[in-house]
Amino acid sequence: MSNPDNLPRKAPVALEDCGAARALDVVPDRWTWLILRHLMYGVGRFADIQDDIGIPKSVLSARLAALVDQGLADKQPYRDGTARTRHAYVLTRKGRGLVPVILALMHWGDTHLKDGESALALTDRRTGAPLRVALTPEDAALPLRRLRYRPVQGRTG
Amino acid sequence: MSNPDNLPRKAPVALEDCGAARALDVVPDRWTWLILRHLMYGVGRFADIQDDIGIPKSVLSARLAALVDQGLADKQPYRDGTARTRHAYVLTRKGRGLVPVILALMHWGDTHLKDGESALALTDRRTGAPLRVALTPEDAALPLRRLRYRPVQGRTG
DNA sequence: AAGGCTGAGTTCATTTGTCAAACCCTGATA
DNA sequence: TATCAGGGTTTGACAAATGAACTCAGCCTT
Repeated sequence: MSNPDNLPRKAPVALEDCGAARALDVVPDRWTWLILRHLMYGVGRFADIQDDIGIPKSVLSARLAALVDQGLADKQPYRDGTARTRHAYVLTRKGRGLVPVILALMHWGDTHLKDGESALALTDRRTGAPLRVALTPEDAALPLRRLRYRPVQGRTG
Repeated sequence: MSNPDNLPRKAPVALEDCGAARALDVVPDRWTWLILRHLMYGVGRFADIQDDIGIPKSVLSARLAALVDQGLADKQPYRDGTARTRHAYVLTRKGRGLVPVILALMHWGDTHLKDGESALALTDRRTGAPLRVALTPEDAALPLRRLRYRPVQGRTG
């Protein structure tokens, strides 16, 4: 984005004015991102998240509380069959807004840390066309509700 | 992405196969993201980064070494005017690949943590059209070299 | 040649956060 | 009434972050 000579000495946007910098106060660490990834898939039960990502219970508890606190997730009661009432964490609208960030990160990881193939296919729910999160003209941006994802079979690593 | 009943109990993609999860091993924390943000703007000198984001020198040193180690940044010598040879950290291609992630995060922060106005305007270098990082059909995705950014005046918070 | 300045670190003591295991609480069921 | 399981909280050992002090090398001045 710049050659080594004639280097800018400071960022064009100060940290206080930068949405990315502010977002990092809300989602500062690896665990929080991994939790959000699970919530994105609708996996919202405490034990399910804990088992899958291997986070200590105390940390998961703190992170979930922070997410609820900041309005990214809600703690909702639900009933599974005949059992008693349980609770699940569900993304709010604000939390769902981070889905493109996670998908952009996934695309980068698939491209640069794997073989370039994603384990998740993204398509347009309406047209079936393949989708990505990428730089695009504003008027070509699609709303999240158009997104359908499907795991790709047989790809491992 | 799912209603509370009939919850999925696990993510459709295992962590080992997920590009996002792998990416988080490379960029696990707030400091690393803030450093990448500066490198994105071409701010690559140790002291400039340190002063601007308020990171302890020991941590900055370790993070920059990790970024170089993982091939996201290079340490390049350069000369500024009559002074002696210095070094600056510059994103590699792999590192530049994270720019859309940072821009997506910025968009989310601008929308949900500020007043919805960005402090940075993104336009198409060729057509001048406003750009965003968003969900889009694959064939509407633009390469990064089409991106031009310009700080927006007078907006503070 | 001696001394000083500066950018870019390293070292170190202290505080803070993470981890895993053990414990607790609540509501449904036997 | 006792028991059981999910969903936590508490605990104490351990690792990482912090900020101040220190180091080091190269250029600049004298």
